Amino acid sequence: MSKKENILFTALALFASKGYDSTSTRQIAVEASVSEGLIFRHFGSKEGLLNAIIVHGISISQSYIQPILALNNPKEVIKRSIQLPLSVPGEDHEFWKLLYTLKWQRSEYEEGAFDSLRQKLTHAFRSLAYQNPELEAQLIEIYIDGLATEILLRKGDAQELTQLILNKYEL
Amino acid sequence: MSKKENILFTALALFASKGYDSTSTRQIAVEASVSEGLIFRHFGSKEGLLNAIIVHGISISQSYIQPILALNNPKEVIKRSIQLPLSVPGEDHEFWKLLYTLKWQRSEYEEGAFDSLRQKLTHAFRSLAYQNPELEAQLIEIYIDGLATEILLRKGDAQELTQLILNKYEL
DNA sequence: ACATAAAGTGAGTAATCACTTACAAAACTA
DNA sequence: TAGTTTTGTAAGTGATTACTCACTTTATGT
Repeated sequence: MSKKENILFTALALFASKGYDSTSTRQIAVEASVSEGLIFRHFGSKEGLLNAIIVHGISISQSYIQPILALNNPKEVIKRSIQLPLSVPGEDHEFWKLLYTLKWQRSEYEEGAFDSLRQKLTHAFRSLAYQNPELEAQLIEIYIDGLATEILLRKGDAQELTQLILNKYEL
Repeated sequence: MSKKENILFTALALFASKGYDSTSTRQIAVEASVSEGLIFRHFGSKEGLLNAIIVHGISISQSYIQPILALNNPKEVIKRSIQLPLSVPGEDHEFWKLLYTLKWQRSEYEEGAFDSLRQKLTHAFRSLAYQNPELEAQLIEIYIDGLATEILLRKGDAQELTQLILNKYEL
């Protein structure tokens, strides 16, 4: 792992656990065993470092959103969407915790990561003749956020909860 | 309004909009038109100020949770719980935004405000002979969080969404 | 009226903040 | 191998941070 990557992952871990604002560039440098100056050489600013983390994380996320977009069976789309939080690998949890944190304090990071998925879900519900496909898709997003919260924050077992939701859609 | 209250509400507004960490005690003092020292006279520390805000907010929250706890009809309990986010007055929105933000970056503030409501909901679902009352109650909490997010963050119209959820329970 | 306490101020404090700069080592290119 | 770019560091910078302290003003109780 290059020093640049090292900075990126150390910063991600710190931002996710203590928050962006209360993590100092000094601390990142110490923890990553690099000089503080190197952070600014590679990323320009603390904000630039955050951006790099987001960009990297979003691109990783596409790897488990893309397969759902490729599905044809609408019921399968809904099922896989609800199962999404459970299917996110543990190594990506830090990133998602950071993203959910930022969502509440930085409007600019209001996740557009799910935009395409919502459209796909709307289509799925429409083809299943649901009365209000847009709202139904929005509801699935609420399930995803709720399950993600359960997993990332309360570290609970979201398996039963996922199953309960799937049952409501007879999936 | 006393200067003490003035500090409390200005701090709430700033914490909610910019976040706790990136709001300085200096800024609070200026905005509230008091000396910075007064903040520490009254609240001891910045953290103490945050605690005072939380305590005050939680006590206000009881005013709209308590009526639900007093209900007898289980269906009514569920209905009113789902309608909870819509029924929170606009003046309390700042506090709830702050609380949701803290939830993601300060584990100590993992809201116990809803503990009694969850118990009540579990009872309600049990008396309605649902197979898994605990999980069903947890799901209602997810709806509440989702609707609150819609209202507090996206400032969307949660009315339709609330109705959709109510329909799912035939309420 | 007078003593005690509570409320309030303004100018400090050391520490920490994000960031810069001058310079050296390493890597790459010819 | 010589020249250039990239990667890296150590020691700073001024600004800002939460918090303190010596002091004055206002309120309160008898």
